[in-house]
Amino acid sequence: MGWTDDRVELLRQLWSEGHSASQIAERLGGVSRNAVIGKVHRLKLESRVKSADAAAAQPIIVQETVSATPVTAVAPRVIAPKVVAAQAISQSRPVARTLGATALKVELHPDEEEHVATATQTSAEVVPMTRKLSLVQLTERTCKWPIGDPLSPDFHFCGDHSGDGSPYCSYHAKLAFQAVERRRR
DNA sequence: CCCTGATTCGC
DNA sequence: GCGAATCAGG
Repeated sequence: MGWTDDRVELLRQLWSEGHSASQIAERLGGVSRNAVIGKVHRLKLESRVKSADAAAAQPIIVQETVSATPVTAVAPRVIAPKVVAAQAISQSRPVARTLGATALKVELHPDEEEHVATATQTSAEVVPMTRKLSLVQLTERTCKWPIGDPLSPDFHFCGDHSGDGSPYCSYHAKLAFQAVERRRR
């Protein structure tokens, strides 16, 4: 596919709207993100890097997340609240990892699973971390488990890594599976 | 690792 | 002009 006038126009629009090169490439079809970037340069469109990265970066809603999360109340011994807050504010990834160390146990080694499961079940609804991704940010390998009321402003998706193939992360894949099983009976 | 844009350079 | 490969960064 070549760069017809209308395709170029669409490119201009999407780029100015802050879409990433890969997103635009998908939208247009028949071109790679490199092609898009290359074209953008040839067209001398603005290096909208600032806003792009800013958009790519997770909005800092962390406060709400931390305070609202039952982690502190449910498992006080695991992580000191202050530590959690500090890390949460600094970066999003590390937080996931840190909390993940706790949350991931739910889906870890089969032999330990039972052991952990007991403790987890007792402490109710401590779900793995989510990356709070918006619809636009989902990819082939992000968990698409919806969280919250779709009509609510804070609605988002899990966004955790989904094992190659399934649309959900291992944790939510289990939930989905259970749900289906339950419904069948 | 996955993703982002930036650059280079053969076609 | 085009875009894959590669680079640099988060």
